[in-house]
Amino acid sequence: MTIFDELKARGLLAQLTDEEEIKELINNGKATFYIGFDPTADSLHVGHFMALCLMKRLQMAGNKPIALIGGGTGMIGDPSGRSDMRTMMTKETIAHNCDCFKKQMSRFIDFSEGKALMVNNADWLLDLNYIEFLREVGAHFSVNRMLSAECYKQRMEKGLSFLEFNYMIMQSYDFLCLYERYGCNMQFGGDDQWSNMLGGTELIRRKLGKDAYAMTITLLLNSEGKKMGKTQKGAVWLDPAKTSPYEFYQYWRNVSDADVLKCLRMLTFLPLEQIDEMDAWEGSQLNKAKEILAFELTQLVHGEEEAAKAQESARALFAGGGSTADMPVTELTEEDFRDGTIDILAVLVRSGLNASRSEARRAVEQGGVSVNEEKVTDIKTAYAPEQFEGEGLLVRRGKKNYKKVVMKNNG
RNA sequence: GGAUGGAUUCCCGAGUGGCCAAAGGGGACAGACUGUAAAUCUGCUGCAAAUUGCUUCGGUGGUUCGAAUCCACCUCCAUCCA
Repeated sequence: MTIFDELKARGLLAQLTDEEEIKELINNGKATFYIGFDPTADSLHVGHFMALCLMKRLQMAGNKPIALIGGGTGMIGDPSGRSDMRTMMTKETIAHNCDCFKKQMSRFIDFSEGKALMVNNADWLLDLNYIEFLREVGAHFSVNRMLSAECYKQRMEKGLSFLEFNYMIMQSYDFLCLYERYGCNMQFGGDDQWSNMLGGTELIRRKLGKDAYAMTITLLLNSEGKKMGKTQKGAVWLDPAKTSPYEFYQYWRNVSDADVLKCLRMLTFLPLEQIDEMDAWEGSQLNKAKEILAFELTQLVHGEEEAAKAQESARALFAGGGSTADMPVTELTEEDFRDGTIDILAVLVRSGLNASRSEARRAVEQGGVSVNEEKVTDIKTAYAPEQFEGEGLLVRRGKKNYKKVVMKNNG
């Protein structure tokens, strides 16, 4: 099976400028392609993960990836798919975020011996001369055309600043620069980037008379049509300090039935035949598939050891048995014990299971809290320091939120 | 620059002097049912030393016994005119 066919079978491909050409290029390892990443946070998240996987797949097929960090475009902000203007970031923040991205990407992509590149578009965007740029690049863009792009249409209703309007031009210019500097002949991106990417291929054709190609990846949506990788608390991050391996594992463990197979196909590196077998699974058997999905992804992002730990903890909590050794832990100190004890509400807040005492109170009153699998019914329940010694107490809020609470070891 | 309309809790959106911590919906959270899924039903949704107190309706000041609500100024957004 060729790489192109595999990508297609996994449902990763959305739109392509020229299917035959692209097929030819990537199947024969002749593509030098780039994917852009906007440094809007100090960690990559699940939304970027698919792009990283794609880079990896294509790299394994002999193509050369370029990871483009949007240090320059990040100062503008992509208006695509956004209903409001993004808050502007300082240069320092952007630089910091770029650094963090680099570190995380190195885990997935092999940057050794020039097998892949990482560049920052700040290198060529920041020193641009306005007039010169307008003459060289601006002249090739038609405002009428740009406005007809879907992403701008929506923003015409809500208002669109000139700054953001320029994003497409910047991104197109990126492509041009990469083409000239590194022979980059292809751009990949999320499906929401389509119009921006077309801008680039067109600019290259007009400026250089050369062909370049663009291809978008299907956006990973859940069965309700929302982007995956978002929780109420925000994105699911790849940085273990922001989203622990356990939480990461749980996120995938909890996807709905309708989405499991799609996620397995699009995100994991499991052979398609194996996934097709799972397709026949039904009912509670799908739970197995979810476990596989969660394990595979956690392994990819955090390594095998962390994945095993997360799985072990999850099994211990939900299926009984197993070890609780690697569960998320909160350590208490003596200061937490006013009057020599700590009440259940304080424990809940301290462990981060509830945001406030009011919230904790509600949880207890509604019968949603248990300690060591025994339901707590009285909000005045209090605990002495000794009870947290050794293994500590297993505190649970709701069905899926667990924290082990122990005494901090002095010395 | 001018005219008009607007800003309410996580989101949408009612409220136009006390009965307002603020209707209704969505979301989130908890309970029941389950398979750590979905659907459904119920509860709940500012904070706290909790039958009470405190802070909140874009910002700052003012009127009033009392302001989300009235007045002044300011900020931001939308639409129309230049």
